[in-house]
Amino acid sequence: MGQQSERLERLIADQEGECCTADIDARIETLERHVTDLPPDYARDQAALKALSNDTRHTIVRLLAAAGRELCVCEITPVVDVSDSAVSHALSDLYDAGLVTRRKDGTWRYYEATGRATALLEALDQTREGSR
Amino acid sequence: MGQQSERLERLIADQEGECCTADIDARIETLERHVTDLPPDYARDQAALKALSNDTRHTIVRLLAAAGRELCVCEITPVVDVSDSAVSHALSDLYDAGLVTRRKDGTWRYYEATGRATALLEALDQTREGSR
DNA sequence: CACTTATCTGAAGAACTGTTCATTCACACA
DNA sequence: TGTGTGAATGAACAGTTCTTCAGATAAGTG
Repeated sequence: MGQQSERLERLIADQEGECCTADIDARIETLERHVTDLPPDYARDQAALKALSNDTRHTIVRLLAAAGRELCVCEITPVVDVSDSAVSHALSDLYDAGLVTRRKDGTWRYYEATGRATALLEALDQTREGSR
Repeated sequence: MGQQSERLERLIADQEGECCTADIDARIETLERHVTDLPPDYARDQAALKALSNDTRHTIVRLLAAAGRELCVCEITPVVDVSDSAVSHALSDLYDAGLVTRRKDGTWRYYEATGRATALLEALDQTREGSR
């Protein structure tokens, strides 16, 4: 934490009136604990969110979730308005991010949304303006 | 949908054996409906996800969620390892994305995680590898 | 009103992303 | 084993993003 906390000390003094340094230290410690308690697999969370934040990838995941079953690449390509190659790149990114599963069957490849993907979409759906 | 569907027609013929064009059209129509049924406020969803996919912003939101109360900017700055200015930009982005609320009190500014932010974090927490 | 403090804003440049084109891989089947 | 087809990969470039620096606001204080 270090040097940046001068302002914070002033805030706490401001809020709690004349208070002792013990109070200030306790507040700072609590904040620090929040940070050290951060989830372990942090980078992976962000990768999942980033994957879903792109239009092509987001559309693909929405499509897979709506279908509720695995889809062949050739079922996905026609509905997103980019090249085959871009779809392939997108699916690969989604797979790396843990948002889709992948299965081969001959020359066809099937992809399906994971629980993590549907959980994130549900979180969005349930907190869209007007809901909840 | 258009031209990209030749491959799809081959897939369907492949899966359903000798089948009539009616089957093919029905399958294509179902896929198209999934896309037209996509949520309305789509771009806003993606903005929220993108906002949370950055390390600085993600850490800030985790901190706010862990605190469970509004925090002053000066309580946030010390725990993320970037300049004051970057924190300010980050908070502004999060506000635009609907992930935090904002309140003035004199020269202090307070931010708090919204329901949408905590819902997304929960979705991540509940689907982290090992859970669920 | 001048001065300090907390936060915000805009510009700028390095770093990163997303798409396409060209090529390659993998499988099926004659 | 040669050919055709579905899908993946790599390079490249335009577009976007993230951070910092410098300066601007806005509120509190003397």
